[in-house]
Formats: sequence, structure tokens, C-alpha cells
Amino acid sequence: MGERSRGITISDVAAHAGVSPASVSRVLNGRTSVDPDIVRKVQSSIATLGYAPSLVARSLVHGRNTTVAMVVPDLENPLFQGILKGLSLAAAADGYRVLVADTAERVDDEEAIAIEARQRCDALVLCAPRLPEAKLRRLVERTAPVVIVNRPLPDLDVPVVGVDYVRGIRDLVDHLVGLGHRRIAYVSGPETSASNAERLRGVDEALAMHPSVRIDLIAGGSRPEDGEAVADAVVEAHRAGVTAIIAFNDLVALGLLARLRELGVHVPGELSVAGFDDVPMARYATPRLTSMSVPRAEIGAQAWERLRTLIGGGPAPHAVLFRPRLETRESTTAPAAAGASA
Amino acid sequence: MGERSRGITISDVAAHAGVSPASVSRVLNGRTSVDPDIVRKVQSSIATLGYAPSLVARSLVHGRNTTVAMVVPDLENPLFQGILKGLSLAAAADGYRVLVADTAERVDDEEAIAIEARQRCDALVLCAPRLPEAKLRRLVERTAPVVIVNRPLPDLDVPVVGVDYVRGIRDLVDHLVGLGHRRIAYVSGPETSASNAERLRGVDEALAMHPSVRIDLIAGGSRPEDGEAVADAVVEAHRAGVTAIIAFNDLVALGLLARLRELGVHVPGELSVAGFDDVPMARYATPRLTSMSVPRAEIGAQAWERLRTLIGGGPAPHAVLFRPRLETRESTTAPAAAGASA
DNA sequence: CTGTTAGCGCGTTCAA
DNA sequence: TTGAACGCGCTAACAG
Repeated sequence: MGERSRGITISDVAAHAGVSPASVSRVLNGRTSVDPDIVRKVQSSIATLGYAPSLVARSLVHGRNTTVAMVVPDLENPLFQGILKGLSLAAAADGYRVLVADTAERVDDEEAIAIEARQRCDALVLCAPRLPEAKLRRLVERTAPVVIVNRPLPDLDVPVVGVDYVRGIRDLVDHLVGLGHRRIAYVSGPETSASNAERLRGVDEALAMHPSVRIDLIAGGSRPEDGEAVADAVVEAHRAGVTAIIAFNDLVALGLLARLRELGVHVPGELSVAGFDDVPMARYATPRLTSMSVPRAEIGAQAWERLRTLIGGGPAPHAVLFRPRLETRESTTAPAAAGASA
Repeated sequence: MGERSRGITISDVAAHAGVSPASVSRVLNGRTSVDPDIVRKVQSSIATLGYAPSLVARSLVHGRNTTVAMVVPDLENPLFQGILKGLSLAAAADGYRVLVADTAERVDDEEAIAIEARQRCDALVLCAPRLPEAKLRRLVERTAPVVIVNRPLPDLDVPVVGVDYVRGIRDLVDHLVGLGHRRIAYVSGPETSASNAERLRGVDEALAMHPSVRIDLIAGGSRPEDGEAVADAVVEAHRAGVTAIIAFNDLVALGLLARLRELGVHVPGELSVAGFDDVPMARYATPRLTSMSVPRAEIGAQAWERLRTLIGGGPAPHAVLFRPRLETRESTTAPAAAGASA
């Protein structure tokens, strides 16, 4: 069954060039000085034989892959895509590649997947927004070097690169309050989501700073469908006096916008709507969506930076939190003159 | 410098359990039958030592990684994201992981990146819509086993899993003609894009089938910004009698929609707009965007299916082309009663 | 059923 | 400067 030969090895090149494998290795890596004649012969042999060194063998010798793993709950989420892109490009600049593992939102498999992915690579970038903190702490120890993305993890020597959702929500509330809104509703994300918890803290802090403001909670989710699904509840809240909505993220906000239009609620005329994350589509929505911008690619790049330090045996890098930037667009404006509430 | 030891090996386990490395290997792989006592001792040792086998060493022995590479021009494109997700999940079901390489649209680096990525893996999924065909053919030979995604490559024993863009455009034109449109404009994609060439063929075929229909060409692009940029040209075409627009893809269509609204052109009242790919956001646009649905995840899954066959030494699988499905939404409707043209 | 040996392909000592 | 020998960690073949 004409099995193709196992691939040509360094010994084949050595034989063809009439030198030792060690010499071939030398010209390959340009380590020590080699006789120019040898170099030429070897290079010629490499070219004619079409030789390419086995990266696996090299990995075994060196004890590293030049590959890092990234575990995400859902590859279709624009947030993780952006992070992946940033990570991938930054790592590539240093000769590293990224292995992706999509846990498909199955929290129970997350641990096993992360460990397995880590075994194939030199390090790990972990996005596990719903993994219980205790489990996460254990996982982090088993998978070092690792960097946690997009969720806080205090009191642990693990680099975290994340987003200051607390501050982001506060800033967003400030924006709405500045526009004149006094009754706001927050459409929350998944209950177990760490970043949703952060946002809720932001809501609390905002309330503390604005005693005259009231913020209702509406149970939502993380996807456009969830945004559509809560539209009725949002309308009801609006009737009860709410003049502005903060959605868990842009996906929810976009779904909500679509449904509100069908329900005949004018945004921002009757109701202001703001999202979070500033996904690429936000600025093309109707109306263009006000959102808190998160530096997705930069998060990925910073994750790589920290991983690189760790791989190099450096000290645990400090955590870094990006402060979201308000992107004011059309979907938020001052509330209608005549308030609907008392 | 408390360097952490090199990691514990199979020999360590063997020593701890008082058996040979081979026995440990046996219980690890459950190949041949092993004395139950040995099994217990080894498992115990593995547990207490926290041993995990080196996948790199295994790869060297077996000659395979259980990893496949995927090369894409842009990880932020929803089309490739969906394919990646489908590929990743399908491969994972067979114990394979996916390595991603983003070429950042740099066509000149595509070849080198693909070769490098391939070297790390057992096979390659190649998305290279702008690579000149001659180069692609050469590349394909160097990187086998490989499957080409989303572009045709005739007369070659390489499995292609793609989309029938020709047919898709024809179906889309049929839809518009069925609605009553006679003057249509196609906002084209990148000049070097293979799938744009396919779409243009679709346009030609549609014209041949509908002698009474005229289809103008407007130079566009592949991103939302491009859609915004062509809005003026689109309005001009509309003034000249065009009643429906087909955008290269949904991203362009969404950008176009946003700008048309600002320009005061009502969609679909004055102008129908259709996209291509049916990205997740299409159905949340205003108006909800008519598009040709492409089974992104399924493409990824099929790519894996073919790769798996190839890796297993099977015969070159046949090419497969998915026929896009029309998703009729709000953005296309019958043209206004009084035509603007002569 | 078990241990010993050899080798996957390469980098890196150590002599020469 | 060069080559021979060894080891990275593991699995497969071969004896015992």
C-alpha cells in the first residue's frame, strides 16, 4: 500500500551532504561557526531534498512547544474573538502560535478541557467567566503558567488581564444621569457570569453615588435572543417610568433594539439604550449604539505579554485592568421632557 | 534560583511503583492486559506523584500531533469565526485540537504562515481567498493533507469545502426579480477575492437568465466601512433607477444600511438591500437584513471530516459545495410603484 | 504478563 | 571545526 515514507530527517540530509547530523544541526541553527563549504553543501542538500526539521523533535529536546493554548466558552462571541485575535498576533510576533479550545459553554467540561489544552502547550490563557471561583483557583495551580482573562481573581499570584466592569458601569450610569435620566434598568447577564457580578457591583456603587437615581434589574442573558426576549419586560419598565436601559452587553442591546422597534418603542426618543463591549457592529446599529468600549485586541496582547514573562521564568506580572471608554452614539439621549413617572 | 524540576516522567512513576517504564506505559494506554496489582500500584503512584504523560514525546513516537492548523485572513470576520468554531468542535470530538494562524490579510505572508503552521500539525485547513491560484496550487502540494475552504480549486486532488456563491447570487437575483426589481446593483468585494469572482459569475449567469434585468457594478469591499463608503455611489445609482442592492457580504450591507439611513434613504421603501453570509447580526439589523445563509459551522465540520479521512490515509474526498439558502427578511421588498427611471 | 532494548528526530555535550 | 555518543520522554518489539 505505497505508504509515503516517514518524511526526510536530519540524517538523510547529513548523508546526502556527506557530513554528520551534528553539522547539519549546526548550520540549521547557526550556532557555532561552521566551515563555509559545509554550510553550502548542507544548504544545497536541504534544498534538493526539501528537508524541513521536525518541530516535534525539537520540542522534545527543548522542552517547549512555542505554542500557547486559549480556552474560551464560545468562539462566536465577539469579545473572545477580539481577544483571540490580539493574542494570536502578539504571540506570532514572538514565534508562538495559539491553540484554541471552545468549551461550548459547558462549564462542567471546562476544567478538563483546560488541562488537556495546557498539556499540549507551554502556557494557557483562560477565559472561564462561569467557572466557580474555588474550582478556578485549583485549576490555575494545575495549569501554570497561566493568565486569567476577563474576570477578577484576588489574592493569588496569577496574572489577570481584565476589564474594570465596575468602573465601566459607573461611568455609563454617570453618562445617563448626566443626560437627565433618574430611572434606569439594567438587563443583567447570566447569573453565574463573573463579569455580570462585577457589573452589578458597578450598579450598586452608582446607586450609592446618585441617591436620587433608581436602577431596576431585569433578568436577561448574554445573546441577542436574550435581548429580544426581555423586550416586553423592558417596555413594561418603561411604562413604569424607566427612561434608560443598560444591557449586559452589546449583543443583548442589539437584540433588544431590534425588538423594541417592532414593538413601536422609539430609541432614543422614548427610551435610551446602552450596551457594553463596543462590538464592531455596535456603531452600525439603528440607532448607532452607545456602548462602553473594551480593548479586545489589547487584552489579548497583554495576556501574551504576561505569558511571555512567565514562560521566560520571570516574576508573576501584576494584574492589569482596562477601564472601558464611553462611546456616545445615537441610542442614548436626554429623556423626554414629560416624565412618565410620578 | 529554585528552578522547578523538569517535570516528572514515566520513569519516575515506574521507580515509585517498583515496575518498569513499559508497564507504566501499558496501564496508561490500557493496551495489553496487565496484572491488576501492577495496575493499582501504578495508578496510585501516578496519583501521588501527579504525573501527566508528555504529549510531545508521544507525538514524536506516533508521528502525529492530534492537532490541525487553520489559517485565516482575519479572525474578526464572522464567516471564518463560524467555520473555526465548527472545525474546532468537530475535531475535538475526535480528540483533535485546532491551531489558528491569522495572516492579518497579508497575502504575501500567507504562504510562509501556512507552511509554518502546518509543520506544527498533522493537517491544515486553508482559508486563503486572495492567494493567487498558481501560488495556492503550489502551497497545497507542500502542505498536504490539506483542505481548502471557501474557494474553488478545480482539477486538483484536494478536497474543497465551500459555498456555491454562483448559485447563491443567482438565487438572490431571482428573489429580487421575483419581487419586481429590474435594475439592480452589486456592490462588489475585494478585487482579488476568489469568492467575489464567483459572485460576479453569478451576476453574469443571472443576467443571462433575465434579459430584461440590468445589474450595475459598484466597487466596494468586505467590511462595514466599505459599505458606508459606497453609500453615496449607491444613492446615485438609485437616482439613476436602481431599486435593489446586493452587497458583497453582510458586513458591507450593514454598513451600507447605517449610512443610507443617515442619508435619508428608506430601506426597503425606496431601495431594497440584500447581503450575503447571514452573519448572526443580520437578523437584528434595521431593517432585518435579507441575506443568503451560509452554514458556517457545517463548513468547519465538513472540513474536519475530510481532514480526518486524509489523515487516516483514506482517498481524497470529493469536494462539497453548500448551496446558500435565502433568508428573506425586511430589507427587500417590491420596488416602489412609480419607477424612478425612464 | 513483565522487563529490557531500541528508536522516534533532534540538540548538545565531549573528544578528537 | 567536526563527529560520535547521549538524552529529551515515550511506545513498540522482543525476549524471558
